[in-house]
Amino acid sequence: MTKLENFYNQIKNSPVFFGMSDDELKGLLECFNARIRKYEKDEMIIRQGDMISNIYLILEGGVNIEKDSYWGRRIIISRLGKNDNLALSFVGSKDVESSVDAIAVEDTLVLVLSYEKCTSMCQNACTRHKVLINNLFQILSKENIELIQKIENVSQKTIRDKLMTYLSNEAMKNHSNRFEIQFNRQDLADYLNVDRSAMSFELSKLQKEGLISYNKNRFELLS
Amino acid sequence: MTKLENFYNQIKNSPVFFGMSDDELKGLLECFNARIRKYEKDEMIIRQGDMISNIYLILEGGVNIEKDSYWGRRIIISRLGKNDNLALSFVGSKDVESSVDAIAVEDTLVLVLSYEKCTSMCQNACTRHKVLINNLFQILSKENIELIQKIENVSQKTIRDKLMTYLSNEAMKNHSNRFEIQFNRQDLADYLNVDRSAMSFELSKLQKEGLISYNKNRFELLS
DNA sequence: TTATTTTTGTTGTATAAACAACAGAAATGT
DNA sequence: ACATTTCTGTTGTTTATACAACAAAAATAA
Repeated sequence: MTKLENFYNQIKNSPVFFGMSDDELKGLLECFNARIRKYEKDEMIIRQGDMISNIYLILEGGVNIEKDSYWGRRIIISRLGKNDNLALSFVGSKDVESSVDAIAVEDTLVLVLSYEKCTSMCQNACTRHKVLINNLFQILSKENIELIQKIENVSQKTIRDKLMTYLSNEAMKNHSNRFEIQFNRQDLADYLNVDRSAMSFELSKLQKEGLISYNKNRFELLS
Repeated sequence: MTKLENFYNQIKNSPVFFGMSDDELKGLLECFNARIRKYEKDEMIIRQGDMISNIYLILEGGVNIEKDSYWGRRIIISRLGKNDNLALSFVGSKDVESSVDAIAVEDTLVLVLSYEKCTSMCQNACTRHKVLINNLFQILSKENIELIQKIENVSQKTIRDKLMTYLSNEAMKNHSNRFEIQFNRQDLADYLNVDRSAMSFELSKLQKEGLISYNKNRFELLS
């Protein structure tokens, strides 16, 4: 069931609505005309050029943020999952259209809020809006830091260095040397901005040299 | 003179304080313990690992946001100038230390505000704080979008494509095919993540082929 | 189960970029 | 004005990666 009520607890505990009372949250969901949308695998949620006036919160599933480069090269900016927001920066920047695509990589449920509608109505006056904007500020901060980390990943010189930087960062995020990655090989290559086959080869080499071990999407860093 | 009063108009019109009344701004500057700091060329304003509890606003000069990669490679994340903010995302993310350096590339004046001090005092209650956080949200949005653009720049396959993508984006920002870039050649190479000499060679080639023309830091895109 | 499609790994070859070393130009200091 | 330092452009060589083509494995469908 994709009813709002079924996800109420998850929504209440998501970063966007963190710190709100039940009353505030309920009022806000109503005021923002909250509804749940379902996207199938490979469906486009946002496309390059769209004007974004909604806040999107992923309730279930996974989403790739991608960009098609001038000559058809696919760049994966990031992979988002449960409790992440989509395209928040394009909500914050008035009159800027999305420069990226958001694509469901599996069946995905998204909570959609009409941000503009509400803010124009309440003129930023209500207390719940104050809490919300505070949360949005913090969420964007985190996104920012993760984009910087992505830049670090892809800015390494060799495929080997990109892989090791990426895997180290993932290990850090998971507080463990054993972790699962979300990307398949092609997506990881598009994220690290390298050729898939060359990357596969380098992964094997790293394993043979005893630096890492992996099986499918489970990786382990061996110091 | 580096007195606050001398920069009052510039501060008032900066994105951070946009939309505030004189009274609000004056109160806020006091409450946030605003002061101006001067940094010499090549001086570090922020270093990797610092905890950031201040809002920094560049009044004059230029700043590189950099990161030293694992084996001493320099990565330039972005170049900031007048009216830009430093390290805002690390203010928004509690308990996260800076993952980047901020380095003055020329003599630079920075307005410094003790963000934490004030927010803990006023408990987000004052109206000026509400306006501020709204502005910060928008500023971070823009930063986010620019980071995505940087990712696009460095994610091109060849040096030539990186250069053309970068130059096109600069032309777009300047609303003109003739524009000046802020980077010198070494900095541009570190920004695009390529070897300087190879990049210089490619620039010459582009000029010989009639795609661009340049003289020092002035570029022109010839369609 | 078997057949089909998708994903992942392997290899050889062509190509682009890093690197090193240097020369000339421009900027800076004295 | 001169000396010195910094910046930019040029070239040859080495090295890493993209690309293509294919094989093996895994996942999915029939």
